[in-house]
Amino acid sequence: MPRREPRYWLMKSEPSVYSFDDLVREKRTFWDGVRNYQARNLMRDEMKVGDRVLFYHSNADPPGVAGLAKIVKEAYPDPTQFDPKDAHFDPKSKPEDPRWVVVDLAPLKKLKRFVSREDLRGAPKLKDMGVLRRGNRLSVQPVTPGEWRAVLALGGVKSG
DNA sequence: GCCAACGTTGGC
DNA sequence: GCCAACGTTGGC
Repeated sequence: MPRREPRYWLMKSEPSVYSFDDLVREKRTFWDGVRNYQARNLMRDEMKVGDRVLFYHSNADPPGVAGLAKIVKEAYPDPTQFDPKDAHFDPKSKPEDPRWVVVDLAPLKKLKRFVSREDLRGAPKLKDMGVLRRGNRLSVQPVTPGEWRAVLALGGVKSG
């Protein structure tokens, strides 16, 4: 059965919490802690194995795209929602009807150069990119193929 | 540290 | 169902 074409995403992480280098070191992680319905719906309904991800460092100095990742497992329940000791515990979520999901992520490729937010802003092809919009707090966002290619070019890699 | 933007909560 | 209050995100 033919897979659909890979889609492209941007996912935000605070590097002080979990950085792209952490992902490279661990080789794989589950993307926990998403507690926004719009982001949850994208992960649950739209993300498929093989999709590509811009790993974006938010609340960083400087903020920007630190690397490329890929989806290696589709959505399943976020275990942290059931753990009272976890910062992302959700007392309203029941195991028989989980509210939040994770996907698994693995590194795809390192960029030759970190692509800062300022770099993104300077690229005409990226003028409509979601992450650059003022006030945008969505931690999981779709990226167009053109945007993906433009970011890779800024990062000094030919394909990914 | 500031604060704009936005999502969520809860009183009514 | 409205909307004010509140909490969070995240750039600067």
